[in-house]
Amino acid sequence: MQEQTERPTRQSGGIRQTRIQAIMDAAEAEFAQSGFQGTSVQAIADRAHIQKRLILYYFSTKEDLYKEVIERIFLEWRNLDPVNWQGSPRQVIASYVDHIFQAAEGKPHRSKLIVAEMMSGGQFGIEIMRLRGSHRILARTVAFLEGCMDRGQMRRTDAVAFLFQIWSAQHFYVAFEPEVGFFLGKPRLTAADWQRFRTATKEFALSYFTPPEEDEAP
Amino acid sequence: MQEQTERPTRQSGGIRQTRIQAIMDAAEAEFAQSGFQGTSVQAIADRAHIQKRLILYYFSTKEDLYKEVIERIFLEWRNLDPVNWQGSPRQVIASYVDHIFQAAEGKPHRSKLIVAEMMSGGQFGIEIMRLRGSHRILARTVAFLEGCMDRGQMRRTDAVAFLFQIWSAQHFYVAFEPEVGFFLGKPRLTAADWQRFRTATKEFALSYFTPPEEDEAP
DNA sequence: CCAGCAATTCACCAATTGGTACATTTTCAC
DNA sequence: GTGAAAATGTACCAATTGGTGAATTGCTGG
Repeated sequence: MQEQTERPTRQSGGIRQTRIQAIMDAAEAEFAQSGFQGTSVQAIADRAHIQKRLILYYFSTKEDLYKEVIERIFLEWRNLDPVNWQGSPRQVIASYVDHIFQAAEGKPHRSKLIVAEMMSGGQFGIEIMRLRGSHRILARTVAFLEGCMDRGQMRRTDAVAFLFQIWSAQHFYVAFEPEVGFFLGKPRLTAADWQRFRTATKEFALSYFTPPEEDEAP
Repeated sequence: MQEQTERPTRQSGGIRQTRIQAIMDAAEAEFAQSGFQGTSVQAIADRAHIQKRLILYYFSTKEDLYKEVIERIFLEWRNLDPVNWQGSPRQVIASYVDHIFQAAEGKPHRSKLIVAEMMSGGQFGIEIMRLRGSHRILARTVAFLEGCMDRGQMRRTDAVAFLFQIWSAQHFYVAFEPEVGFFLGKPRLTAADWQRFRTATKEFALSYFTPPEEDEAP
C-alpha cells in the first residue's frame, strides 16, 4: 500500500493528517448510509464542515477516497481478528464474539460500509482482500476450529459456515438496527440491547463446544 | 393499501400491468445494487429497455416507485412466513429455514434491497411494517418457539435472538456473496454452495431442539 | 521579512439528475 | 369505424453531479 504516495507528497504538518482523518470519517458515515453511487462529494463536505474542493484536493477522485476508506476499515479489522488465541477454546470464541460485536457497536459505519460495498458487487473490497491475503485469516481460524473438533472439544460442524454465522449476526444487528428496533418497540438500540444480542450470539457459538471445566471461570 | 389509486386510475389493459411489473423488476435490481439515492431513473429505464419518461408516467416520482417496490417485497414475504406450522417443531423450523433460503436464492434482489433500505435508515420499510403490523408475525413465531421451550422440545434461549440468527444468515449470504465467493475461491456461489450453507443454518437451528423420534423421517 | 509551498477559496465546466409540457401514436369499448 | 383515453416520444427544465483552473490566504524556514 502506498502510504506516502498521496497527492502533495512532501512532509506535512499535522493539519494534513487531521483533515484527512476528518474527511475519511465523514466519508465513512456517508458511504455507509447511501453507498458509493448514492453519496455525493458535497454531502461528505457538508458533514465534515469543509469545502467540497478541499476533498478533491486531498483525494483526487471520489473513487480514491472510497478505496482508502475501505482500506482503512480492513486495516483496523485485521488487528482485532485472532484475539491472541489464548485460553481454552471456549474463552477464545467468547472473546472473539465480544471483540467483533464491540467493534460493530462502537463504529457501526465501518460494518455498514462493507455491507454496502459487497452489495454493489464488492469489486474494491474484494481487491483489497485479495492483496491482503485475507483468506489466510479465515483459513487460520478454520484450522483452529477443526483442531478443536479433532480434539473433541467442539461438536463437529462446517467450520466455515460456523464462522459466517457469527459474522452474519454482527452485520445483521448493525445493518438492521431500524428493523430490530421496530420489533423491540424502540427507535434505536440501547447498550443493553446490544449486550443482549451479543450474549445470545455468544451462547449460540459456545453451544458447539463441550461444557467448561468446573474450575473455569465463566 | 391503495391498489387502484394509481395515477391514470381507469380500468386498463394487460399492457399496463405488464409494463408496471417490468419496471418494478428492473427497479428492484437497481435499487438493490445501489440503494435509493444511488439509483437513477435512467438506469432503471436502461435495464428495463424502456424510455425514462415511461417510468415517470406510471410512477409519478422515483420515491413512489421505490415505496411500491418495497411494499411488494413485504407482501410476497408474508406469504412464505408461517409455513403452515404443521408437523413437529423440528419439521416446522427445517421447513422455515428452507423457505427463506429458497426465497433468498431465487430472488436475491429482494433481500438485498431490504438490507439497503434498512442501512439508509429504513424509514420507508419501517413505515410499511408498521402499517402491516409486522410485529405480529414475529410475536406469533416467538410464541411458537417459547411454546416449544415450555414443552421441553427446545432448549431454552432468547427466542427473538434465535430468529434473528436465522434471518441474519439468509441476508448475509445474499449481501456478502462476493466475499463468501472470495473465501471459497470462486466468483459466484453455486447451487451446491447455497445448499451447503442452508444445511448448515438448518443444522444450527435444529441443534436447539430435542433429537427426532426414531420413526420420524429426516 | 520574505520566498516558497501548502492550504483554501471562488468561479466555473460539461454531464447527469429528477421531473414536466406537449404533441403524437396505440389501444379499445362502443 | 370512431372517439376518447391510455401509452409513448420529443424536447426541455432547473438543480446537482464529479471535477478543474487559477487566484488567494496562511504558514514556516531561512
